[in-house]
Amino acid sequence: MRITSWNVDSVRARLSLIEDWLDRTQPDVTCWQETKCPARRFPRHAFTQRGYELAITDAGGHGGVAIASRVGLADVEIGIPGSKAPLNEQRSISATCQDVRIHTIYAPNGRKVGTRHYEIKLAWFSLLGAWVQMDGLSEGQPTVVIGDFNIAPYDHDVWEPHRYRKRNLTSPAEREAFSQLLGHGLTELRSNGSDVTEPHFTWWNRRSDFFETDRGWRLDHALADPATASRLDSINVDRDERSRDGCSDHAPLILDVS
DNA sequence: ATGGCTGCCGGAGGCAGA
Repeated sequence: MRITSWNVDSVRARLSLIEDWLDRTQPDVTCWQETKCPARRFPRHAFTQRGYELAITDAGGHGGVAIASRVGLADVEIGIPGSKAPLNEQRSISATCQDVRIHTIYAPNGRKVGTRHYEIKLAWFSLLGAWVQMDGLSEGQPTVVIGDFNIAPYDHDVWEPHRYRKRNLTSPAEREAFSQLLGHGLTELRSNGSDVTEPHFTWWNRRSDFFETDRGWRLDHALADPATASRLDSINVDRDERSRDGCSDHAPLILDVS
């Protein structure tokens, strides 16, 4: 089963790129972040005509996530059930595709350490961990958590770590939130044989020549329970897609599990 | 030290992203 995740920075602005990419990449389950699209304007046909079932959020012009699957899309949950403001934004979709419970997320950005937005981000991660655990993980349900985490978990996930130490996206509390998520029984999906020292940037600032000079960040991640992680054949960042004219500032993640 | 970008909404320019 091929599972992908891509922060597209507007599903409408990127639609023709997305359609080309879908036809070339042929994901079975594909997760989207920053769709930036109210439900009534979502280009559903691009997915349904290719045989995908679709679940989307209705988040107005900002944020937004979606899942499209051609291997089943059951028990869909939008956002974190039972959450209350300000943690009830539609930042996640959970769905069962084939035998895997897939949670796709678009984490709050946090903006700046110490702000209300930053505190909400930390609280949101805490709630997400509890939800994922309750939603089958603790009972051995095959589980994947994938998307834009807006956290660079390790120093090597930033192109020049010393410049950004203890800032938003790299702060100790955010890294602890990521670590606590793993503590619920999840492991990071990585290429065969690679360890955490291998950089896999997934985001490059649009300004200037940051992509061309590979001044990027690793903010998009895929986690799974150990049994599902052992089914991983490959995981890659599709950097070619980040090099196209009119592309998103994030590259897609592509992973294959047997 | 993200600044030099981009999209959204709405119909200009402020907000947001990471």
